[in-house]
Amino acid sequence: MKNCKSHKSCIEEALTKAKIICDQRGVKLTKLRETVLKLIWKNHSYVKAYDLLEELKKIDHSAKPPTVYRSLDFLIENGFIHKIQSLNAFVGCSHPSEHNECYFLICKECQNIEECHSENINKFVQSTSSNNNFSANQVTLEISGICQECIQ
Amino acid sequence: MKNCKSHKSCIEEALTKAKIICDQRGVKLTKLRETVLKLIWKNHSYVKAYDLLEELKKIDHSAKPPTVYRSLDFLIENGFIHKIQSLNAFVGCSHPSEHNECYFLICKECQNIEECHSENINKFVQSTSSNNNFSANQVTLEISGICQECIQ
DNA sequence: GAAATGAATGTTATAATATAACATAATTGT
DNA sequence: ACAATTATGTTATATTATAACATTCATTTC
Repeated sequence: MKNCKSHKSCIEEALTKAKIICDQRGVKLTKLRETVLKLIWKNHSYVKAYDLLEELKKIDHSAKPPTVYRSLDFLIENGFIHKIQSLNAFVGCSHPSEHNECYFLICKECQNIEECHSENINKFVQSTSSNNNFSANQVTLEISGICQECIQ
Repeated sequence: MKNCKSHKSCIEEALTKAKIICDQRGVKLTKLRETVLKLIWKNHSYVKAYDLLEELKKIDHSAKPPTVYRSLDFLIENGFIHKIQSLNAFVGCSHPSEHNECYFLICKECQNIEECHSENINKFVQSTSSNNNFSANQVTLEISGICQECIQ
């Protein structure tokens, strides 16, 4: 949770960015989708879909799996959240609208996830692709370990 | 499926290596585990656990989910297969006993998976780890796209 | 502003993936 | 042979995710 003294501003920033991007794209950040996005941004750790569902039920008693998964789909499609494949979990995206490849540092201790970017990884994918005559179009890079806070 | 004119030899090689490694480690490649490993090596594409279960049932009528998952666990622990996180699927490891990080080129068309190695990726993980004071211990890198065979 | 259209959500059911827990059998060490 | 350990059998259930159809809501068109 580097550079996050006031997490409230992380949430606000994420919501504001999402609204702007939705407007630009002519898609709708409905009340439900906004609520789900807020719940995911509750902190910097990842969230499991069914935990999210439990949270959502506290707000909207009628929430069911498709309620959550549809919102997750929308938020992923629009780049507001990411799915962490190695955990079947979800995390807020700290850079929506920038479409570079990103990768994740996942702390097994505190569950926090740091989203990272690097030209090197893009270059690496490009070079391995051309070496193998492979046409890449989706990269999953997840690094699991212990973060600086937890490493004491 | 680069460099695989006779896939039979891929299977034989995988089984031979697995046996040697098991002997060295004092663990057992039982009949069941060997069967599962063979089924996974049926080709170079990934296999889903329940598809594997169906195949296994043809041989051993009493096979059930734990039958498969236990064998998968053993084979993963010993590095004979890998789990592909972005697909919830499994694939034979073409280099057991060498414990370098590896990554995967996954063809969405033919489902074949090319297991790759590169010092660059290790270096990348090391440098991003030290930049972030992160202690990495597991890397998932899966690149999805279209392979040379399918790209026509 | 009523009707038509399409998008979003509600609802029920079920598919797909994975593990817990306990019983039995096989293997190994003493 | 006996005890201990490891592997497998078996039943049940947890977890993750989607299909299919009904209803509601928002937007456009007339």
